[in-house]
Amino acid sequence: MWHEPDQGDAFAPHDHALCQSRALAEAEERLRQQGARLTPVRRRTLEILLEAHRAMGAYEVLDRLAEAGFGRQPPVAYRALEFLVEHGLAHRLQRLNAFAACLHPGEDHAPVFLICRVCDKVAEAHAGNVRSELSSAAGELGFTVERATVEALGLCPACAGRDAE
Amino acid sequence: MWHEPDQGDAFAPHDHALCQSRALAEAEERLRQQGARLTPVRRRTLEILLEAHRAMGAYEVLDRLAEAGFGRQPPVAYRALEFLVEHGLAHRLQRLNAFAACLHPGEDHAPVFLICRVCDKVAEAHAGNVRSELSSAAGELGFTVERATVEALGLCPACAGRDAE
DNA sequence: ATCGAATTGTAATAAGGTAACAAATTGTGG
DNA sequence: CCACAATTTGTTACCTTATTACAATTCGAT
Ligand SMILES: [Zn+2]
Ligand SMILES: [Zn+2]
Ligand SMILES: [Zn+2]
Ligand SMILES: [Zn+2]
Repeated sequence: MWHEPDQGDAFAPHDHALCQSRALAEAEERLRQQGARLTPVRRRTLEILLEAHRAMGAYEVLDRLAEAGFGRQPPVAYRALEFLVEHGLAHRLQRLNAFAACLHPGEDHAPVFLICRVCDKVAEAHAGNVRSELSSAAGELGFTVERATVEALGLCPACAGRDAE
Repeated sequence: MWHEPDQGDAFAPHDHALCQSRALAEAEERLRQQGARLTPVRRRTLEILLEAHRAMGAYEVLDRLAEAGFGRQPPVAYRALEFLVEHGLAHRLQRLNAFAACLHPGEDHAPVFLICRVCDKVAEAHAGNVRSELSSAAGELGFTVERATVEALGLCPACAGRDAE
């Protein structure tokens, strides 16, 4: 029982070079439509997140940006990351105080994150049913959900396999 | 269409003095069974969370502990809060870097939190269906969920009513 | 009373995040 | 091209959140 590796699935073996360049191209296209600029820092920041294919702390990103010749002060990283998040190109993971590139930008989304506790990779799962159950549970208390954070910690298939051996 | 106010529902009008004392009594009982000690700092920490009936940052708790004569250093609060979380008497809210007293200790639970963005109150909703949808969405990627954070930001019924006026 | 374990106090520091302002860059109308 | 406004980037300074390490105390059981 194997599945077609989809674009949100960081765990499935895949051509990661292609995965990165596609995400970058999608980002460019998306920003062009919105009239926003993918400046050098922002571009490099997105590349850093995409290369890692996992969640990274702002200071870790900052170190990499500094290596690439950009400023070494926190706002440099936070601003670029905030820009990416606002434009749907990255997500913030509350549980880790960290950021990860969005794996399927463009789609309207409020994703559910799956974080492997062994390899730190992050995937985005289909959220529709989870969200609707959440709204309905909230509705029973008269609560209106505006935004929700859904983050699961666990084992990805690769690391689960390694464990079992 | 009104509902029976249940124990996890911080939004429903209720006798809060009773709500607190019941939670405290349940906490004592629970810890006695586990052979853990509800020492003065720990007890006061739980009381502080229960009084507020909302999420509080560790440093806010620390200030209150200091007022009550306990140490003014971060570990004092973090240790007490960690103890309460470990024993199922409080929860950590990732989204806010904050803590809240558990509203129904004893029940085996992995709650879903509803956080009102206006009044900051926190309720716990029934999570069963949300969790199972989450596990099933994760399962499609071969991912095993061990622990999950589900936190919704939005409007509680009282604040929604005030808004509409 | 005495010993070991658990708990609390304290100092020092790491990690995460933001406000404020200056310098540089970019795009636009004249 | 030039002036000029808007945006973006750099830097300083500071704030909040969290942990490590170790000393002092308290608790429970011999
Ligand atoms: Zn990839
Ligand atoms: Zn893994
Ligand atoms: Zn609870
Ligand atoms: Zn409210």
